[in-house]
Parts: sequence; C-alpha cells; structure tokens
Amino acid sequence: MSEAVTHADRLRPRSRKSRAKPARTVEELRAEIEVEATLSWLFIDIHRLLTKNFEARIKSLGLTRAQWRVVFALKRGLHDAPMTQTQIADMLEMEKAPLGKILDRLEAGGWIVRKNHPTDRRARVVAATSKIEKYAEELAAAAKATFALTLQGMRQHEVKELIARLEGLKRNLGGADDTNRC
Amino acid sequence: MSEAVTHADRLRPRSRKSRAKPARTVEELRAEIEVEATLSWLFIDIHRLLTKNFEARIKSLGLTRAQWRVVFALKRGLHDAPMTQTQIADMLEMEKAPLGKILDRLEAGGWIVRKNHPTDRRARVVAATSKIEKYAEELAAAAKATFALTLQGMRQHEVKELIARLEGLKRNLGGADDTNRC
DNA sequence: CGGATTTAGTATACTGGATTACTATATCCG
DNA sequence: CGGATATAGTAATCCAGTATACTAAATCCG
Repeated sequence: MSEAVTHADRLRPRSRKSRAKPARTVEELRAEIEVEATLSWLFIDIHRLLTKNFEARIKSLGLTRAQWRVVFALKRGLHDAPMTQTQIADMLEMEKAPLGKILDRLEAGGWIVRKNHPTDRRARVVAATSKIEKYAEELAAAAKATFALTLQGMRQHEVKELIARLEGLKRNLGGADDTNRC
Repeated sequence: MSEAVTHADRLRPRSRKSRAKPARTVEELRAEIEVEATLSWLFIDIHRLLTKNFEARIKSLGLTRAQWRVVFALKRGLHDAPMTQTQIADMLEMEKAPLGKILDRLEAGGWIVRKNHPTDRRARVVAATSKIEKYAEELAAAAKATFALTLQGMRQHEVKELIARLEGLKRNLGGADDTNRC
C-alpha cells in the first residue's frame, strides 16, 4: 500500500534533488512530469487514431464516430420510451448544445427523427429511423475491424483488465461509472 | 497463444449462435460489439475529462492542453536547432494546417515566435519565448495534479504497465512509437 | 392563482482536429 | 539551364466539443 499512488504523494521520476534551489530549469520540470506528459499525449493520439481509422471504414455512410455513438445510444433501449435530448446528453455525459448539433446532422442524414414530446412542450423526443437497421451490419463490422487492429496481440483477459483500468481512470476524473456502456 | 486476439479472429462476446439467419437484429449486433463500443466511449470520455481537468487548473494562463503539448514539444530539444513547422507537425503526428492554427494562437499569446528559416525561404522556424520559463512551474504542477487525480490508487508498476499497453495500442493503430515522449 | 425559479432546447463564439486547395519556393532531372 | 515535381506554409471548410446566453415552457411555492 505504501507503493500506491495517492493524490498527495506522487510518483516522481528521475530527477530527485528534492528542494534544490527554488528556480528549477524547464528541463528539470519537464523530466518531473514525464509520466504525465506521456500519458496525456497517448490519450490524445489514440483518440485521434481511433476516430481516423473507424471513419475511414465507414466513410461511404457519411457517419462520424461521435454520430455513431449517439445513434447507438438511441438504440440502446435503456428506456422503453424514446428519449429526450436531455436524457441522451446525460447518458453520454456531454453538453446539450453539441448534442443538439450532432442531432441536427443525424436528422439531415435521415438517421433520426425528432418529434414533440407528448406532454412536455419544451422537450423533443428523438427516435432512430430504420436507416440504422439497414447499415447496422456495416457499422458493427467497422467497429470490430478497428478494434481488432487496435487490440491486436492482446488476450481476452488483458482486454478486460484494460477496460477495467480505463473505467477506473474515468471514475477518478469524475466521469460517471457505467453509463454509456453499450 | 490460442487465446490471443488476432486481427482475423476476434473476441466475440455473449450472443453466439454463429451464423444464424443472415439478417440479425440491431440488438444482436450491438451485443456483439460491446467491447468495441465500450472502449471507444472510454477513450472519448477520458480524453474529454483530461482536457477539462487540466485546463481548469491553468485557465488563468490562457493555455489549452493542445497548446501546452506544442510548447513542451518545442522545449523538448530533440534538435539543437529550432524546428520548422513541418518538423513539429511530424513530431506530434498531426497535420500542418491545424498545427499552424495552434501556432497562431501561441504566437498571439506571446508563447512562441516565428522567424524565417535561414536558408529555406518557404520554411518558418519556431522558437519558444521566455514566457514558458516563467510559467513552467505552474504548468508542471497542473499536469502533476491532473494525473495524480487520474492515477489515484494505482501503483507505480501499474502505471508503467498502462503506459506500455497504451503505447502498444497506438502502435497497432499505426501511430509512431516513441515520438512525442516527453 | 400568480410570480419566481428551474428546465429543454437553441444560438453564438471559441478551440482543436482533418481535409482540400492554393501560393511560393526548392529540388530533381532531362 | 529550365521545366516538372515536390515541399512549406496558409486559407477555407467541415465536424466535435466547451461555455455562455437566451427563449419558451414547466414547476414550485407563497
């Protein structure tokens, strides 16, 4: 347990010299945050590469990765009744404004329809059209192919461990735990 | 090794029934890509939460996470001579156009200066100003705090394993191996 | 009941990305 | 040498995301 990384006491890499002179050089500071920077870049890069790889596979459909996520969330069926935009935004842990823009594009593309809420005249109810059924195979194949490439060489239990680890990081950062599980 | 996930033969979760009828329901397809979707969402969410957390800490500096990455890459000192924009873009594995926009903002903020290349009149040479020295402590502290929170409860060897794992994923996706290491 | 407060959704502005097209310069090679 | 080709950087366009402000409707409560 003494080895554990806590919020207060951190892993500090190479350059020790504790409280040398207060004015450290940029190089010294850089060495101190090696782990942080490396992880930060990795998440930026993997996020970008995943988007690029997946979208290259479904380019012909005109769907983006973010749009695919929304469409799948709609079909998730947590609620029997169609969801309002606020419910979808909560489920995806995103703001209502960008979700609204994504829904605009999905509606323009014929993937969803928005209807008035039966009782709440402020709210709009979102439903997936049959178009998603039509391309579900192709989208699933693209997702599988992207992750087959990404997880190449990993064993199933390692994949599970990775997912558990990432869920832990997300939780530490204040993200909801098991929302948007597919 | 038979348990390993290869590019061809993938982990296929719950719903088996192999080649039932060719027209599967969306629900069946969804169950099949549970792992893929879960991982995809996790990378989207963690990327977003990291950006939000880090930028909240350095809001007063007016630097974003992406800008911080560029500034640190500049100070990285792989090359003794100041780098051109193309060299920086290659190092960060991003396109020249979006990098140019980030450099515009960094230059407007006084973090960098662009000069003409001594011999190639097409190229511009980018150098960090002393402003980065001034705020290096604050930026390093923010990075450390964000990742102290993120990696809360993990042991050092687990952090190393996570980094190695993520580097593997990035490599599988076609990303360069050890570029942009800090 | 009726005003104050909250909530649903949209509009706007900004940053970060990719992509395409373009200009200017460098280099290659016949 | 000089034209063809390649490269450096920018501009413009698009999508995703955050934050803020706003409108309209619902709800709370005195």
